[in-house]
Amino acid sequence: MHTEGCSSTYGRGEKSAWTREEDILLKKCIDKYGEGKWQLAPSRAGLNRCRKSCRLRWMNYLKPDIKRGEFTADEVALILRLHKLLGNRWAMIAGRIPGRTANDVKNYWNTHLRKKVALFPHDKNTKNTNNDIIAKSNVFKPRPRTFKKQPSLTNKNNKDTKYWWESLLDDITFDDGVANSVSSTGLLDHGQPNNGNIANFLSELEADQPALSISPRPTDITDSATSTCVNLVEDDYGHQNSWTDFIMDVELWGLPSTDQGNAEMQ
DNA sequence: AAGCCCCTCAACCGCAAGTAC
DNA sequence: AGTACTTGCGGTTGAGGGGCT
Repeated sequence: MHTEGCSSTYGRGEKSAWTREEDILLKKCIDKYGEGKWQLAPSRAGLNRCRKSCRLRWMNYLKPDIKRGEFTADEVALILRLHKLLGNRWAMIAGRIPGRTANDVKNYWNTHLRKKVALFPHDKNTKNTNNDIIAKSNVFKPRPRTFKKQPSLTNKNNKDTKYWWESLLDDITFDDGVANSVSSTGLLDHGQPNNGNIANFLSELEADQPALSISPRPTDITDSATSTCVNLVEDDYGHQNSWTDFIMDVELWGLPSTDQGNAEMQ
């Protein structure tokens, strides 16, 4: 297997902090060419850094929407709950906390929350094994998978590949015949429900987890922008989410039709 | 003032998964 | 189908700063 560190391409042989000049060069490069194509970033920016270092610097520090400063109480509460659900899936956790990076969340967990949780070993939701805090609850771990969109007939270069994490947030309309299943944990396993089977899927989910009662059904919601019935559901804040997001929220917060989620946030 | 320890967080490493050829 | 390469992630490291003795 090909492995790839980047120390050999650093040209310094050791960890070195980014300078202000390097930051400016990288930012100009991203502004001009956009994100992605990280293998070209060092040469484009004129930096003596490897592509991984460039990407990391951008993602964790230079990106404009990154939020700096102390984590708020709400963010901390969310991290705790998400970690209980997802385990050490920092990218997924950070993805649900606007402005925070996976590195930020990971560092915050390791420096603040891990010890905090360890102080309460009798918490029914955690246990201490080999000095590590392991999530006791079922962990939602969607695995990477891909499927092809309708290939473009006019643009040969259009790869048109869609990734599983993109679909997670889409207003999805699935083709009929896509296999559905609910894993033993009651969480998504292989495949996704298609439009006609969402009701069945949710019924299975509820049957598997008697505490759940999902209402409204995703297909009950009409997209205000297009006036079409799509697989969107509204959360407590009036935001429209994909049904997959909705399921995750149910797993996290309980039912939107109850006060459970809000009560626990306070 | 010097030395030590601890904490924080930016940066690096190694790997898994996806993609290109 | 196999291999090389790219991307992104989680784990780990280490520089730097602050507090304490």
